[in-house]
Amino acid sequence: MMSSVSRPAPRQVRRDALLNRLSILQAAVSVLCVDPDAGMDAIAAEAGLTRRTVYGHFPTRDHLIEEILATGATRIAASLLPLDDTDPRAAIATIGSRLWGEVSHVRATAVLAVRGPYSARIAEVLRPLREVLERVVTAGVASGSFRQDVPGAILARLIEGAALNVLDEATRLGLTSAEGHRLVVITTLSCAGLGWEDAARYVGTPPPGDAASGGEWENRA
Amino acid sequence: MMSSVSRPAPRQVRRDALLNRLSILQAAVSVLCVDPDAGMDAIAAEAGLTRRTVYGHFPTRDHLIEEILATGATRIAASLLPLDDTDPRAAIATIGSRLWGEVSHVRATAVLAVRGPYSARIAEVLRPLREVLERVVTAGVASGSFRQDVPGAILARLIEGAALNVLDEATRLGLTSAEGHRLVVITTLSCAGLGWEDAARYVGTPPPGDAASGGEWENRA
DNA sequence: ATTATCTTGCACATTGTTGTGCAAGATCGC
DNA sequence: GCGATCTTGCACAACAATGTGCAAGATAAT
Repeated sequence: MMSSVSRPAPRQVRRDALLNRLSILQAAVSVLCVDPDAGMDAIAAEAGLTRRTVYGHFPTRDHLIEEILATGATRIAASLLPLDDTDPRAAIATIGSRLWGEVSHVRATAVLAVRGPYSARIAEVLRPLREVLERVVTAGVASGSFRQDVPGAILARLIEGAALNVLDEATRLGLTSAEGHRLVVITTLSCAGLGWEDAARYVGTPPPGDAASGGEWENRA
Repeated sequence: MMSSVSRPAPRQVRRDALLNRLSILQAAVSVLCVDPDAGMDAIAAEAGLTRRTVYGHFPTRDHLIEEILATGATRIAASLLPLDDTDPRAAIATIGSRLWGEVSHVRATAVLAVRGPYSARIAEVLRPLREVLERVVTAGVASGSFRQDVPGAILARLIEGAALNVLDEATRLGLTSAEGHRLVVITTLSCAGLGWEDAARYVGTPPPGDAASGGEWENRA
């Protein structure tokens, strides 16, 4: 048939619409991180829009979440995957360090991971990452760098949990980039079995963009 | 007035009713640990009863959860509170060890703690515990036993998270008592900054009742 | 300026869950 | 066995959240 009636005037997508779409995604992330069961009302409000408008951009709540998950997993994977794992200890430090650069995405993905149907989906997408981690950790156990009292597979899960744990605490306290960076590296390596002073040696220079102040912990508690 | 009409025959509570009440609580724990949003349907089914019957024992879903929380917090507190904290390292080991003895209650409480309105309630009940932990950890930091790169208050939270993390993983894998015992002690102490070999020295004899086999990890993955 | 696109507000159907009322039946205590 | 207590099944109201339809208004593109 070819309905080639010469398209009247396809006209571009409006700029504010695209911007609102991003607002919604961003709002959804920050809201769902706090309460994974938050309704479309809350998300729309956070985005400064109407519930009806949100449904104009995403046909379903699940579609919205699916998109968050997809971009989150993509960014995390893209951030971690080129991994040079000569020294398992350095590798874990690198992973922790890079993870800290994606805190918001990591946290969103992690929080959603607890909920029912999403956990399976997330596990599926993040499996390659977990395999890399498990390989690195197992190598570390084999080479005697890490603790010997637990199989690599289990230790990998514990390290993963420790990292998420730190990320959670770090954002809760609003740590600076340098603080969070150091905390996640030392804690994951400690969990891997290193003494904290050994672990501290693997804290490289934190990524640029955040010139942390002098006193680190003085301003809190 | 004294309506002393000589109570006709108050007759005791029926035994099966009391038993069903316990069934419901137990079922609620195991169901809510998996899905904190599980409905009364699921709980009743797990208990082998009807939804209507559950409402005969608990006027409200929140009342049911409140009772789980209360007994959970009570048991945890009763298990941990008499704490002899001469050596912070030994104290953490003791806490981890005792915690492992209350896994099911700890996990139930922890999982519920993530959800909205309950988190505040739980934090309130468990605050004395957290204060003890924070005191012990701060002492450990001050005495140089623990890592020096983080204030005691934050380290306490990290250790708490590590413990819950291990408990989670341990029950997920169905570890034996001896395995879980050792795992939680070494992991928490590692998180506190000890090297794993130092931490392993604080694994006392596991509590009686479980004669673990010879090979510990061979039967899994 | 004109037009297509986007937003908004409201009304509405749908669904799932909570909690209640009541009558019939099962079960336990005595 | 008798009687009180407990359970069950069903029906029903209340409520909250999801998703849709439509018309009027705002806004960006050309």
